[in-house]
Amino acid sequence: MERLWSWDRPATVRDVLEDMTRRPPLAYTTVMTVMDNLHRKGLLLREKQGRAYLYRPTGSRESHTAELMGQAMVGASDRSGVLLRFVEQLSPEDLVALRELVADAGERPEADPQPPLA
Amino acid sequence: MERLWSWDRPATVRDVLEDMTRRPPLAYTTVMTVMDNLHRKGLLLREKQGRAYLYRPTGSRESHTAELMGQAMVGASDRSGVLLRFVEQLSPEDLVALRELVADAGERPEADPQPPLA
DNA sequence: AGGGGCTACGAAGCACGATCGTAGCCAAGG
DNA sequence: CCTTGGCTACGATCGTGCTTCGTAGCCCCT
Repeated sequence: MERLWSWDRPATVRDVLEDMTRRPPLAYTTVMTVMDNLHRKGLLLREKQGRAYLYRPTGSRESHTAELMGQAMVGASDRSGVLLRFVEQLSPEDLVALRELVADAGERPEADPQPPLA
Repeated sequence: MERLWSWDRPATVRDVLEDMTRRPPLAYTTVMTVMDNLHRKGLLLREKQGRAYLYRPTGSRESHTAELMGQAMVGASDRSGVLLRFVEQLSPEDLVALRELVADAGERPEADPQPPLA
C-alpha cells in the first residue's frame, strides 16, 4: 500500500495507477478505494482539480514513521525506561545523529520546522 | 490481551484466569490459547512445572515498546530524518531523559544490561 | 446530446486475533 | 485397577480490518 509516496508531488488516482507495476494490473477502483481510505485515516489530503481529486501526503514519510514511534509509547508508565531500551538498540550512526538532535533541540526553541525544502 | 504482565513473577494459565475480571468470565481455554499465541510469537517463555506450564515474559514491557519503536523504522531510508521528527514531538521531560541517555551510551561501551534489578 | 472519465457505495475474499468446545493425557486417590 | 479432576492440544466459529473489484451515477468536453 502506501509505499508510493516516494515522489513528492501530488498525484491523481490515474497517476498512481499508471505507475503501478503488478502482475495482474490493479483495477482503477482499487487504487481509488485505497487512496480514499488513506484520506479517511488522515494520511492523505485531497483537493478537487477539475473532475478528479489531487492527493498529497499529509506529512513526510519520516514524520509518519516518527508518529508511529511516538504512538508506540503512549500510555507507557516508565517512558524514560522505554527510551533507555530504545537507544540501547540503536546503531552507532543513529546514536551520533540522535546526540546532535537532542543537543540542538531546545537551544533554538522554535526554528523553522519546514525550511523551503530547497 | 497482554496487559496482565504488571506482576513480574511467572504465572500459570489458572493464575491469569483467576486474576481476570470480565463481565462474562473468560473460558479457561481462551486464556490458554492467548498465552500460547504469545508464546508462539516469542513474547512469552514457558516451562513445564508438574502438569501445567509456567509462563514468564521474554522481556520487560519497556523492552517490548522499544522493540516496536525500532521496528517502526526498519527500512527507513532517512533514519536521521525520522529521528529528527521523533525528538520534535517529544515532551520536555522526555527530552532531558533522552539527552542523558545518549550521553551515557558510548561512554561505558558495555555496562551491565541487566543489573540485579535490586 | 453523447461519450469518456471520475467518484461513491457496497460486496466478496482473505488474514488475523479472540473466544470457546471437545478430545486426549496424566497423576492422584479410592 | 479404575475413576476423577485438571491441564494441554487441536480445531471451529466469529468479528474486524484490509484488499480487490464491480456497478451505478455524475459531470465535463466535444
